[in-house]
Amino acid sequence: MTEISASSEGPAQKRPKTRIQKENETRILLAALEVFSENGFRGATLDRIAATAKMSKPNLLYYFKNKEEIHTALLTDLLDVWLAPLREISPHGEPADEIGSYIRRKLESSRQFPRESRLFANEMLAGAPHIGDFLQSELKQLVDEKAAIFQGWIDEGRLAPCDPRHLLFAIWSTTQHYADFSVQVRHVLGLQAGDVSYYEEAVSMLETLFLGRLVPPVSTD
Amino acid sequence: MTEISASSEGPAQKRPKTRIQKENETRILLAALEVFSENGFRGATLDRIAATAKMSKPNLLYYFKNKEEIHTALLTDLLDVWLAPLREISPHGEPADEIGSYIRRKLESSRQFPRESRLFANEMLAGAPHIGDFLQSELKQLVDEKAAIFQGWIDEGRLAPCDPRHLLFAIWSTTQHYADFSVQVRHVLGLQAGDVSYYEEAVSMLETLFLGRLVPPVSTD
DNA sequence: TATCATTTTTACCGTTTGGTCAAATCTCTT
DNA sequence: AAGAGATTTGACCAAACGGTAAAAATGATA
Repeated sequence: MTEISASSEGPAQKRPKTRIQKENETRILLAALEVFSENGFRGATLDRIAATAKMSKPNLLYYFKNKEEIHTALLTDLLDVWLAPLREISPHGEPADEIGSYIRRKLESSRQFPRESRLFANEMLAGAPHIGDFLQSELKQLVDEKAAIFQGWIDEGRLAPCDPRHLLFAIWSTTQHYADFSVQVRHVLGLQAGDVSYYEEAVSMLETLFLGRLVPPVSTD
Repeated sequence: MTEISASSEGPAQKRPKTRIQKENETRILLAALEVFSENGFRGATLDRIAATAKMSKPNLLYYFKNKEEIHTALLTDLLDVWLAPLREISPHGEPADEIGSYIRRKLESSRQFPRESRLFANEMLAGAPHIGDFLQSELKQLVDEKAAIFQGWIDEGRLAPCDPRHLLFAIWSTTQHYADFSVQVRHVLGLQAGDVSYYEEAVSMLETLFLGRLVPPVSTD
């Protein structure tokens, strides 16, 4: 429980961060993101993170006291990124506009932060051992709040009757899929490794799906 | 390369399987599915698999020669399960019927085989190191085939213009989400650990989404 | 440039991991 | 009941793992 000012071991103090400190911490977090997002917490090793960061393992452990602390740092940053697009949903706009731009924000987030998305996915697959509390408290609360907005629209007849929370699940899954399953997407589309050109098609598809109508009414000739 | 009849080490022969052999192999695969699906290939350990199977590690390795072989066995079984619902899509039905029952089949698959789904998801997140070939060949081919069916419907005006392969992505992601992210789903919905009652709501949501219309045309009063 | 704090490295430790081996036990058939 | 084959176990191994200690090197500053 002693987390207070130890005065000569590691940069865990309250003193302002050195240039080197800032540089190295970012390098480590970047490398750790790479490794954790591919292999999950258990599958990642400090050796691989250190190697990716081009740094010796003890040097890495000079900046973060253990594996868990690096992971926690990443998850903390992640959760803000993850929630940001959701927070922006406003009760005052048109349902189509709000849902449409939420989808675009989430897709953009997938394109810009695919590794963060996979980090999150890995945590889910493992049963959310580190962020279970967050899911039950913060996330649930925000979802309830936004679901109420959707419900309002439904009551006003501006949105089809449906469970708002499941609507959110559908948006999350379809958008995050492009980050989490990007290998599959690329292989099925026959694209090269780095190619993310499919995001334009994705926007188009998801707008049709969520804002348009996929299956036209059956013609009864 | 010698994979042929070694005569006194392990059950790798062509001889018919013993009762004990069959029993233990299933026990191992079941345990391995549990462990691999939670932690991925790298995150899983033989010790944990053995413990879960209530078996000593050397005994486990008597049935499977190494970690990879267990994983491969699981993936091979998995791919059939994964493809089955897709194969059933027929060009002769109504788009709404075909898509609707595909969604229900995939949801049912998620409910019945959540661990298999997570095993698959883990493999994707890791970059599909073991089934990359399958994705590029078998899956791509089947997707192209089914996408052609969708395209036919689009050309006939029986389906909204969209990229058929991205439509498949949307179905995959929304349905698999309930298996892969079940922790999140349960936490957000405030359900207990084993509770999968949300599947009924899921069917309803996804039918509205894919077969109905989510956002009604704007009233221009 | 001398000093002190920061940073990095080298050498190491105990544990876990994937996997082997030979002996011991069990099971099935005759 | 005996023998042969199938199964299980315990003891072990080298490598990988998470992490530590202390010395060496570097950087900032006066």
